[in-house]
Amino acid sequence: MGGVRLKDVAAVAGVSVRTVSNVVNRFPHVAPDTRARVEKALEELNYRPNLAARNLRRGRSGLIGLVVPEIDSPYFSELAAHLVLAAEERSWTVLVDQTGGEPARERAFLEGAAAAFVDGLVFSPWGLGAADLSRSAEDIPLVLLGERTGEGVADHIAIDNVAAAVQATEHLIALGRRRIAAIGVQSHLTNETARLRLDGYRASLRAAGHPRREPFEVEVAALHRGDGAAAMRTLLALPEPPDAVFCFNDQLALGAIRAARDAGLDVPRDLAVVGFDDIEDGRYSCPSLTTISPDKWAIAVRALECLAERLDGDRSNSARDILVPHRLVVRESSGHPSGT
Amino acid sequence: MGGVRLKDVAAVAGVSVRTVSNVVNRFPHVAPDTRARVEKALEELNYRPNLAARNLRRGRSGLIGLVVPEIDSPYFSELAAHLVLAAEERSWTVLVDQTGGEPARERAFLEGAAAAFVDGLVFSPWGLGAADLSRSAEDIPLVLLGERTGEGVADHIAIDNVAAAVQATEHLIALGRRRIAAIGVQSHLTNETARLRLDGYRASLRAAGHPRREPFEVEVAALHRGDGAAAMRTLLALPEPPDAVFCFNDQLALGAIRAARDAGLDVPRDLAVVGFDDIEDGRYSCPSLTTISPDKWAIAVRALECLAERLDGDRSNSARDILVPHRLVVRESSGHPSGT
DNA sequence: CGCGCGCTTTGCAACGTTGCAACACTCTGC
DNA sequence: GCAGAGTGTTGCAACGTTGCAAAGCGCGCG
Repeated sequence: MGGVRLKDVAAVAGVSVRTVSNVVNRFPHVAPDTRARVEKALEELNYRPNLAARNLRRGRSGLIGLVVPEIDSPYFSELAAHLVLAAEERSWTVLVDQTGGEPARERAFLEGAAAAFVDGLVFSPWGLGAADLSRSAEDIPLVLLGERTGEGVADHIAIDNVAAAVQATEHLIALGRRRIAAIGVQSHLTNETARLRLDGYRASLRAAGHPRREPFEVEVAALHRGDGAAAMRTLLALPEPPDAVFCFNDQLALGAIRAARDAGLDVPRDLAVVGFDDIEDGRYSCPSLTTISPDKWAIAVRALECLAERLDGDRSNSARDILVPHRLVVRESSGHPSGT
Repeated sequence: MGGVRLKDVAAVAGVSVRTVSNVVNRFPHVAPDTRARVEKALEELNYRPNLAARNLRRGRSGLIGLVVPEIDSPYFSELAAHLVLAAEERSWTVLVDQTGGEPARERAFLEGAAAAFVDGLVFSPWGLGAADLSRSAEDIPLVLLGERTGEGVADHIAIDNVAAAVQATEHLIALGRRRIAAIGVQSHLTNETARLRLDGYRASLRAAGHPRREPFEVEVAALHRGDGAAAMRTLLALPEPPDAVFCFNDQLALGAIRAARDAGLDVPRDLAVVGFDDIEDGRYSCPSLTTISPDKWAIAVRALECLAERLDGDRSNSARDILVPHRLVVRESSGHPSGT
């Protein structure tokens, strides 16, 4: 059934409802034989607590929300996997929603009914600005992921994007590449990820004395493989195409590599490629992908830590800004070509 | 806040609690000016219904659970994306759990607290057999995904795996390949996916008069790229290695391709590869991957249909067995090599 | 003019659980 | 033998919402 209530168990065990509740909740002061009798009845009737009632009473649901633009993007699905696992240790369950990065849907979720349901929210915004977020942050423990200058509206976890972009670009410079392009500019978004990575890219070129070439900074509509391929084709159509490209995520990079190879180029000989995110595909692609690897496990764990703190302690603490580590993972796409 | 109750809104609007509830629930018989006054108060106080209380009263949570072995496997994350989207149309929210395919954790979830929470469950079992499932199926609307001979314990959605495997193998045979291996056998699992695909593979070979070669049926521990690569290395170490391989999923295939190329082989010239699942990576990999493409959108939609029916109608209907379409998508990994 | 019908609003109770506080009982120490 | 501390168990109320049924109201029709 599923309609077994404490009352039913109590009747079978011959005790009060409250005692059954005590057993279920592991309240220490229960006589061993009473406990045994109740547990037998629980087992017999296959009792399961009604969480709606429990939540109503306790004011907690044990649910946390993960709100991401697209769950089928490898970066987000890997993050989700870590988060679900980490949540399990705190006996929390994860509820997933996708926004497609659309501000309207992001807002709908934050203010919507589902938000009232969860004890906390891990949110990776693309379209929403700090102003929108501040309203919701009052209602519910909120952790922001991704590269948004926090502004103190909520706890915020990210890697140092500028530093990572610098590392990626410097790696290409150190390899002797002179014409380094960037794929992944998204000037239309409020989302600052692309801007920060672009900043790092530009700073590195400037520091190395490379000229800045406008057409080398390629805008993309979205962050999928197809967009990376299209951007690459644009670059290859230039009179003087690049000999290296820094892509703002791995999917763009994989698409770019694909387009380069379709055009007859050898990666990395003719074109060195660096990505960002270290998704699993990049480890087995041909060539394997040099990339910036953010510590996703740390992101998940720290995010839950933040939520837990807000839930337990006072919420008035000023918002935290947490930086998690990242590292450059050098693989074939920027290394020495297998044939050279 | 978040602690705004109907009572508070009622006080501000100067009506009864029940009337506010009527407005919130779009009950038709509310006088226009009353409605306006209540709505103003709702807006002013930023009221949001307490879902725990609502669920307790209504007996529905609006939540459905998706239980998969690993959410970061592309196949499952793509499926999750579709499911979340499809669920939105029914104003359901999706709760995700990972089992790692371990029977204990699968059972824990089915019988655990979280299951009591959701209105229905979409479950992709690896380790659990029909016997285990039947107990839970009574409690809650349940849809099984994947290739399990249903046994009528619950609604079940899958593609015709044997037919698909036959199609994949016949494709390789038609290309003139003579030594066709299979990667992905998992004899230790209750899960029947691998067995069905193996059946199809064997049947095709037999029909074409090919001998069955034991060492060509390679067992894998898991279904990740690394396992595919390892399996491929085993095959390449044989005195007479295969000239084609049918992998039971795309990740295995991508790993296998990687290993083949590391060994100096050209795919598809020296080795034709067919995968299964049609994950996004395979469309942009080098070479792009020939694969069996199940209609994932149909799976998601039909799954929700089943749940909806069970929720509305009587649950005693005998379990349905739904077959969704699939098709063979031919790409480079089995086609004519770009250089040939 | 009065009756009845339909629209609008309301109070009460209940969903299943747990916090609180009180109770009954046993045991220890004087 | 009795106060006091501790152990084990209980009843009551409340969490915020909605179903039910009934009450209040105004209107049209006979």
